[in-house]
Amino acid sequence: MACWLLKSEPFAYSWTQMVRDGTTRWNGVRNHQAANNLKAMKKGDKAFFYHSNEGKQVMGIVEVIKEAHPDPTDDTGKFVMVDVKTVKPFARPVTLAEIKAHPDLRNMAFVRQSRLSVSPVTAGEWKIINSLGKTR
DNA sequence: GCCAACGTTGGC
DNA sequence: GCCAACGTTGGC
Repeated sequence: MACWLLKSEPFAYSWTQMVRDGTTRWNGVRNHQAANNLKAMKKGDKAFFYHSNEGKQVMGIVEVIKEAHPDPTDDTGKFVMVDVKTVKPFARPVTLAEIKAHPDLRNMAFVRQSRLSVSPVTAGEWKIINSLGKTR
C-alpha cells in the first residue's frame, strides 16, 4: 500500500465537507506532476487530507476507492481524477509548523515543494504523522 | 499584502 | 529550443 498527501483549500473543499460527503471525486488537478501521482495511486492506498492556506494542517485520512480516470471538468481531456472515501479524522490535526519542526518530516515532498497538490508520503512519514494525529 | 517557487506562454 | 515575462499557488 502506498501513501499520499492530498491538498485542498478549505474554501474550495473542506474536510468537514469530505466527512459529510463520505466519498468524493478528486477533480481539478491541473499540474502534470500532481497528475502523475494521481495515476500512480492504487485502490486501497491511503492519503492524508491537508488544508492549505487557511488551516495549514493535516485533518484526517482518506482511501482511494477508484483509480485514475478522466476528469470531466478538464476541457483538454488530458487530466485525471481519483475517487476517495473518508476513513477517519485525526483526534488532533497535525499542523505544518509541527511537520516542519520534526527532523524526520521536514523533508517531506509536500514541504519541499509547497505548490504540489498531490504528493507521495513515505511509510515512515505516514507512521509519524499518524501518531502525532493520535489515530491508530 | 508580500514574496518565493514554479509552471506556462510567447517572441525570437 | 531558449528564455524573459507573466500568472498562480501558498506560506508568512
